[in-house]
Amino acid sequence: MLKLAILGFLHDRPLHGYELRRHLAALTGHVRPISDGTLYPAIKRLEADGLLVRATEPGAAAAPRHTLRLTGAGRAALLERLRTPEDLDVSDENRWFTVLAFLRHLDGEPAAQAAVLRRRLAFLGEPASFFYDGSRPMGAEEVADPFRRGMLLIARATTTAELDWLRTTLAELDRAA
Amino acid sequence: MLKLAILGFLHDRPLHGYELRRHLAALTGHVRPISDGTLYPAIKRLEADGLLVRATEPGAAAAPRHTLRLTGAGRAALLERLRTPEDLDVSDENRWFTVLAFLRHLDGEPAAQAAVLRRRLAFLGEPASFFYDGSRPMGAEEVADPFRRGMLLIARATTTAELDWLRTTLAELDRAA
DNA sequence: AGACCATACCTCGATCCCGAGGTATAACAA
DNA sequence: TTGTTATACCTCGGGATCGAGGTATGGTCT
Repeated sequence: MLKLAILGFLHDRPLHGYELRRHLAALTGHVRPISDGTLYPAIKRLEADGLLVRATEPGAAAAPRHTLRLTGAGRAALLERLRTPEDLDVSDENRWFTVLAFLRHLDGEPAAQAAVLRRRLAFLGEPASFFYDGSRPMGAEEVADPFRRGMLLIARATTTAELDWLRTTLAELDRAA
Repeated sequence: MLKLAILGFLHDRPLHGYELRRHLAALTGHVRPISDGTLYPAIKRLEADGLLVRATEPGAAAAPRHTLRLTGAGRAALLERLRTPEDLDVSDENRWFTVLAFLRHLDGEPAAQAAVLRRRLAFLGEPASFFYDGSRPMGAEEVADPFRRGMLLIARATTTAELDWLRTTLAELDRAA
């Protein structure tokens, strides 16, 4: 996830680590902050894999900066990841939102973007609940516990809104393709 | 998270590992499946910490079962965790839903349940977005990218539904307290 | 009788992540 | 002058997680 987000931000323009940190904090930090001890090793991994390069520059305000720039391989890895996200990227909302945040990078490929949205559509279309009566998913009305009923009500509202958005956006993408 | 879910399920009644696995699959498996390699070490950790005990029984259908039962310390740890969840448990939707799934275990303490819901209420009340203009959070209408706009629309629908549910449920809990 | 599947549990290496701590510089306030 | 804040980067140990693999048993189907 972090990998996807880093590549996604760097696709727009080169950044140094500290800027990247602030971008990540805005995107996911409200829900799940990312620590230094996570970010910097992740950058090193991406560098070791040849997906980005560093250029040291004198720091504007303090210590020297390491400006990070995507390589061709990095750009290719990002686009490939966006075209064929893992199942977990589609089902887990946190991960899915990260995919959405950067899906515009597939800008010349409306069909590829639509294919990704259709995977989410298929996932949301599966009958599912958090609670089951045997193998039958239970609806909010059947659950007496107010907290569990809340889970189901909130999930239903989210799914309704997302399906609505998915359908209108897919229609636009299909027109473009 | 896994720890909370295991303790929460065992609070209802003793289970063996395989049953636990199926309960967990129903609760979170649709979004994020849990592998054997995660579950069994987690059980061992809880056992080592004295939060649960195992009793080996001849297997009903196959290999011998290890029935898992909460200890007093395990029950206390569960309730304490529910009373004072970490910030991440409140902000991250996956974790928050796990808390909600077991919050009924604080059944004699409507004030404690209400206090937990109020923490979520405070979190949702903070002005936040995924995208910022300087330090000002941007609304869906200001974002041109359809995918990012979708994120904001979906998040808004979720927040609206959840605030609605939180307020009615808090009113009920306050009446009970 | 043999194949196959569901039940039931476990281990191991690789990877990832977090938190705590450390090292600097420069600006600004007390 | 001293303290604090913001910038900017890094390491290390501990812990959690995953995936792949392994070991059984018992029932069902052919």
